[in-house]
Amino acid sequence: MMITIKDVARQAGVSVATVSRVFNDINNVRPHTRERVQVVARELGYSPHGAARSLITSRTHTLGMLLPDLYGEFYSEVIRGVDQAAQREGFHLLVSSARPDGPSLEAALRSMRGRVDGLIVMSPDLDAGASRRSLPQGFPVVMLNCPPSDAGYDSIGIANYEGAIAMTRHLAGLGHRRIAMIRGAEGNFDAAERLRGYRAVVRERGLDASPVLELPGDFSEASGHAAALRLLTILPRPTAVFAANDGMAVGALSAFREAGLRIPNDIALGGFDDIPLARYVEPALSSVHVPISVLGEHATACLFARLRETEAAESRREVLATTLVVRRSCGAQGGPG
Amino acid sequence: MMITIKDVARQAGVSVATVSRVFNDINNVRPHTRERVQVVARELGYSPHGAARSLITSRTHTLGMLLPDLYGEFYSEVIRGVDQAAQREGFHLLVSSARPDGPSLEAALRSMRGRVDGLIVMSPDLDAGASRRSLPQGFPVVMLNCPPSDAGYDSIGIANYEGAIAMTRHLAGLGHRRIAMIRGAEGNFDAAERLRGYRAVVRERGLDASPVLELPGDFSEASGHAAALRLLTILPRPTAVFAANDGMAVGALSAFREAGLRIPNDIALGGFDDIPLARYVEPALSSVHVPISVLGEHATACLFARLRETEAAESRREVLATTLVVRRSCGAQGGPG
DNA sequence: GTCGAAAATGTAAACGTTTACATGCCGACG
DNA sequence: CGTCGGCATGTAAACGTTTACATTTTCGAC
Repeated sequence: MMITIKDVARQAGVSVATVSRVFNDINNVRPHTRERVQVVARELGYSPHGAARSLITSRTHTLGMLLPDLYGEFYSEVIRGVDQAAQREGFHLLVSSARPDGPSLEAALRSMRGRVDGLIVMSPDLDAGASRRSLPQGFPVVMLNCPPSDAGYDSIGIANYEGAIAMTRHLAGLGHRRIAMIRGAEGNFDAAERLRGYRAVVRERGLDASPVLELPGDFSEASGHAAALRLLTILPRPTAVFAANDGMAVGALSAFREAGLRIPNDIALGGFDDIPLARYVEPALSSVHVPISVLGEHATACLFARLRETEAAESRREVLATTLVVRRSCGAQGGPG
Repeated sequence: MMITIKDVARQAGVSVATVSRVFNDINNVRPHTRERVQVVARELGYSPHGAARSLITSRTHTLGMLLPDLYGEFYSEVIRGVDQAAQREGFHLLVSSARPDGPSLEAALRSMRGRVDGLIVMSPDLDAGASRRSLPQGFPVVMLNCPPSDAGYDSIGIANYEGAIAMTRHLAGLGHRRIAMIRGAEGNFDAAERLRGYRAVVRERGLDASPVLELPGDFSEASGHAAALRLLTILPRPTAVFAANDGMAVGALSAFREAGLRIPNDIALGGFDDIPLARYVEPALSSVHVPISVLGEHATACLFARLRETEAAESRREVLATTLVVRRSCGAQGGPG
């Protein structure tokens, strides 16, 4: 039922090798022959079988992406960046969202063997052992926003710690002495780093420090909303809040608004990631800008570099700088929100 | 360098067939043997080669997605819906964003042959001929938001026409007699349908009708911004604007704000798609809700249904209903924005 | 017209699986 | 004790390509 190279060869009265040569247009093939093959191929609607091709060449022209989730702007931006870079090299993207709970992750990893030339893994909670066991030795992998403890693989991340420091210092600089933090997901590397940055500034500037000021969250909008409600019961009430990502900041924002608080007058707010949405909420959200799609692009570039290497080199780690973006929600500029 | 089934077989002292049987755990293999194979496989870090496997079985467990773009919330939501449904069946997603300009599209299509079991194509400007020629006869394809003229393939879309009618009628019902429309991309099917709905209501209600009220756009935020500026020069100035998608509506919103206009008091605004962002802009954007991720899920379900069929059935078309979502930007409720 | 090099084309092995079929083994039954 | 059946395992052919190597063709120079 499916047209193969043999059908084309027979119909065109040539050998399969010649057809193959036409399609990979390397080598010498007489214009006359080439044209006849092309005509027949078009007539028959032939296109080469990817799996067969990559079986023999052991190149798939495909990059695998392993994500914990597909929800939210962060991931879609990363994907866009990766795709953009991959496209330039004529590569496809095989996307797999595997919740990081054991078996499904391993399964996803295995099922990608032989389907991709390299892998971009984004699993902040992934422990190194699990992934390394599932992957053939020396398989090109780039870890994205993963704990750097996953040594042996290239990794790329963002300056979480520095970004959190910048935001917290900024809030402190506006006179806030009692700054709450809505934490990211438990066991998440980025979350831990951002918390570390917050704490560093609290110590450095001698701000109010207390476990109750560090509210649990899981990066979801809903958890931001819940944390905000809980935060309002703290006495004395914090005058500023730093949410570990924009999603939670947006959730907190709506909670505060529902509670009748004005932002930034009654309470100042800062987020992290600078997702596109941040510019549009009311008041516009101050955040720590992360070049998300650039992150994806660099990861891809790193992977391609690795692919081109013949022998295993040292593993590399790249950290992308973050920048503080001050908007109205933190009260640094302009009047009432 | 790469561990194959033969290595495992040799090491375990069995034949490749037995190893294969263990991994596909069909058939009978003695527990003792099975265990030995599994131990050896784990030790060696073996995982089956996807390409080889799908070459012989002619099943890839992968769905292809062909998108014109990866930018914006619409596409990422669709992908999420598709992935969710695919995941349930243990399928992967091969994503390819091909600008719909001829060769790259064909190339993307061809390069997916033998890599995917079915295809979800989202290329609103795609003319049927081009795609059909590039695909093997009878290949399972679902067209997503494509012109229904692409007959022969299953297709799924949304009620663009009806949604546009609902929005335009709503604006007219609020007393607006002079409603401008920011059109979607030239040659785009959804754009054409939405325009058709707008025009139908203009005629039906005897509203101001004029070519200058139909401003060009291309679905991008920037084009919405530009259209809004141009719109402000029209005399008499329209009292309401219907943008063919939310992205352009958001662009128009910021243009109006920069021009010092209050929304909805000075000018009412409605969008289309109801992207997540719509709820968060200020004032919140009235829109026509499209169940975007559901669209992706249904497309996937349709594709799976097709995959399970042994013989070619009639092509199906499904149209998802849209619903009007009234928020503050159109001035129907609440006071000044 | 012959020769030889270079160019064009053909032949067949390989890639790593799955699977139909063959084989070997063991116990039960006559 | 021979035979049969069923189960566990092995053998080898296929899947659709690419590519090293062998073979044929072309063509210019003599």
